[in-house]
Amino acid sequence: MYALVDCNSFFCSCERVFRPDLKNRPIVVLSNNDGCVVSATKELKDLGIKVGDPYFKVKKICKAKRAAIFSSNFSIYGNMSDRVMNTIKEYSPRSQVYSIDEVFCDLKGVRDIEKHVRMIKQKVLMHTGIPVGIGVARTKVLSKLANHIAKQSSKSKGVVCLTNEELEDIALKRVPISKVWGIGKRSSEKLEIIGIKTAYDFKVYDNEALIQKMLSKVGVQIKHELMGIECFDIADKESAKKTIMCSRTFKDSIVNKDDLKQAISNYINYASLKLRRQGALCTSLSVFARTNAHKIYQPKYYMHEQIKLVNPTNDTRKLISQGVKLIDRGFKDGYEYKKAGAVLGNFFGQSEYQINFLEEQDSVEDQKLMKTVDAINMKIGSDIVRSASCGFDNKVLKIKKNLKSPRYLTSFDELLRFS
DNA sequence: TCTGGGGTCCTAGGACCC
DNA sequence: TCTGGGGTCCTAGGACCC
Repeated sequence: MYALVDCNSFFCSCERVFRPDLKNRPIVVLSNNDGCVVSATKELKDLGIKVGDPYFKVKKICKAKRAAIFSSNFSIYGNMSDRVMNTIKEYSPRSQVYSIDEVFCDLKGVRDIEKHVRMIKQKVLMHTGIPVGIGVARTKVLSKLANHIAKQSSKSKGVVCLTNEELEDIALKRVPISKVWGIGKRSSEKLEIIGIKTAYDFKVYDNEALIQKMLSKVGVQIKHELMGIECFDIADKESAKKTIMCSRTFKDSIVNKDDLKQAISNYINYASLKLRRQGALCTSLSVFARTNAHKIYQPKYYMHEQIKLVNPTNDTRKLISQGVKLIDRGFKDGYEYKKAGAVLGNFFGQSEYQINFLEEQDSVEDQKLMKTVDAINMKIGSDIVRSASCGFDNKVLKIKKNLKSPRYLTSFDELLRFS
């Protein structure tokens, strides 16, 4: 049996911990530049507010309900998340942190499961002030589904345990196919065409070959999990990130090249820092920048450059098999950074662009990590971070001309002339 | 007027090799 | 000039997640 423990409106709950006076007030937390809703309390969700909604569209409802509005503060949420996860790990050693506010627990050996998970819920609330919901079932997909029901049903008091197949089927019939973990918009549209409307319909559908064709291997695995056949195990070691990205949308459009350069340099620094913290190497680095994708009738610009730093799968696998120890020279002496500079040079139309890597702003610990990079053997396969991306999203430039149809620009300079 | 910032995995198709 | 069959690796793009 697995439990999925999930924090209720996590970011909002965190804000509430520090502002007990907001106990009975609705809360929304907004994304960078206060653009989108990233967390909302239940009473607001019940009024139709969804995570991801642009704030300007839901502002009226929020005001009408006297909601408290917060800009997001991810360092606080990260901290609170650690505290929640540590509390849970005390009572459930084999667990997998799935996201900032969710964790799967293996309940093998637990006798009275419902009592045990209610105790966990209680302890987390006591130690951290964060309310959680818990779903229990035979597989991870089923426990997600149980958790989904726990959120909706007030009768459950935050805990739903599907301890036998009869209970499972009752639950599966209540849940629309689009709410099943791993079945998104596209897949549920396809499944509805062949008559699958609920999770139960999917479970008992007998043409697996068709599912494989429509949704690939993953679709079949999800179906099996609904049938109670385990396909997704708990990976209890916390695996290294395979991609690392730092991207931002600017509050005001950037029209100055130097500002853009400065921003890129900062993002590369931040992404590099995350890479070193995890003690990993990367095989490629990419940079992208684009105009506001929401303005469909204005000229568009999208630039993307990528460089490869090393090719572990080709070159090094052979050498490793011969017992050679490899060190990523590029990462050590900054050589690859120069190559990254050349990429940016292409973007800016210069022969070379020097990136200033502000190593001194890193902590002593980070600097040490940098140095021990020599000691890190080249790893292969999933232990390698495939890319560190540093990028921007929308609103890179302000474009004043109104065009009737989109026009694609080919260079940054051309775009500047437009603005 | 105003629309986030991260991640994972799978597949098809092309390039290349013998 | 004509032509097969097997394989690997890489990339782009799609779909999904929180």
